[in-house]
Amino acid sequence: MSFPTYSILSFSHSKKKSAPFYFICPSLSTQGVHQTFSDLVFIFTVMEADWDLHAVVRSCTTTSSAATTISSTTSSSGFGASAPPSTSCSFFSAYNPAEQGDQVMSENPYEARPSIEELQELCKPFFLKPQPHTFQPSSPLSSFSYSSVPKSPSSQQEQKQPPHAGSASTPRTKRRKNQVKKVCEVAAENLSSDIWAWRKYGQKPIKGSPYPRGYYRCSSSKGCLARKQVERKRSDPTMFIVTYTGEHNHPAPTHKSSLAGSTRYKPQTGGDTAATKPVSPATSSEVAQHSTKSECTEEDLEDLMKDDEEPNEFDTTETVVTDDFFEGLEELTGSATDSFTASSSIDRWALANNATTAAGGS
DNA sequence: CGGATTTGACCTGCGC
DNA sequence: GCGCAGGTCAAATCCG
Repeated sequence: MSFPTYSILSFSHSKKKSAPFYFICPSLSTQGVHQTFSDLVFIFTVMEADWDLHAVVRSCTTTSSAATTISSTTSSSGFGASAPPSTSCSFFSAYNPAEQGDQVMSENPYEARPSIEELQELCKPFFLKPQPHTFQPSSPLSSFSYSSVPKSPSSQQEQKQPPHAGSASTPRTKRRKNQVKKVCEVAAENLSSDIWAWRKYGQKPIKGSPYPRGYYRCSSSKGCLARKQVERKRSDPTMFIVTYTGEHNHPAPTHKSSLAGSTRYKPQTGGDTAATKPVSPATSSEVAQHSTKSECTEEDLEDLMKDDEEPNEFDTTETVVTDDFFEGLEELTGSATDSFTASSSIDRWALANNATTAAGGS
């Protein structure tokens, strides 16, 4: 069957075994075949062997039919490697302030699976200003991202030229309230899965959180307004909350050699960070070099994050998946996750304890 | 030596 | 208006 082009509003995935990715897809509500998005559940499973990400789309109500596999490993969607295990992501804007922070969808879709009504409710803000296929082309996670709420003119202005008291040439980003953010929850081992080169420019302790927040800016291009904030999740220190703000004003680096900088590794010292491993791979190239056991290839990473020149649409196939496949999905997902975890050479706790440094990731 | 990180100071948004 | 918290700057430092 022919699957419509759609935009991902949000998805959620628990790090727990047997928890698939769940996506909400607003544009489906207007698609012919799928009159309502509400009867769709997208189950993404990371294929262990090659980090191939297959998106299996099936109907909740007619589980034995209408199944479509979306293979995106090398497709233009760039979606594959960007959704490793233990990742959840949601996108919101100032219209949804309540969604900020740790409230990134459901922690475990199986345990707290939202009802159809809840899903629809979640999508309301996106329907309010429907731009179902408006992606932010240079967003670091634009494979996932959905610019649900276009920045207000004032917001854009703020981003571009907020006069800074001390320096007219170095505008500060203000208007926190109206700033569009993209929040992702990322496992420690996936923090570096970002093709963009980020440079840390600050770190602040956050009230109520034992973990500091790291501030990063894009180092690929001077004047790039893209920002990234990384902080460890309070409820799960092995997870990190990555917040992207601003837009890249340049194409994504296409080769690792073009990635800016060479973030040095900082040996662990003292405290509970007794690990001596390097923990701060700064660029995806370094990730490729050091995460030797990860099956995620560099190309995957690039495909994953690079979407500037490519349409943000899924390459859809018409592969029909059998029910047996679905029955094995959870097991597959779980094993993939386990495999990843077990094979990872990265000490997750060491990473977690170096939250913002490691989290800068790139 | 160039670039990245650290870290204290400064600035500003926002709630009261 | 005030104070707090968050965000950014920039000098110092580190590292390859």
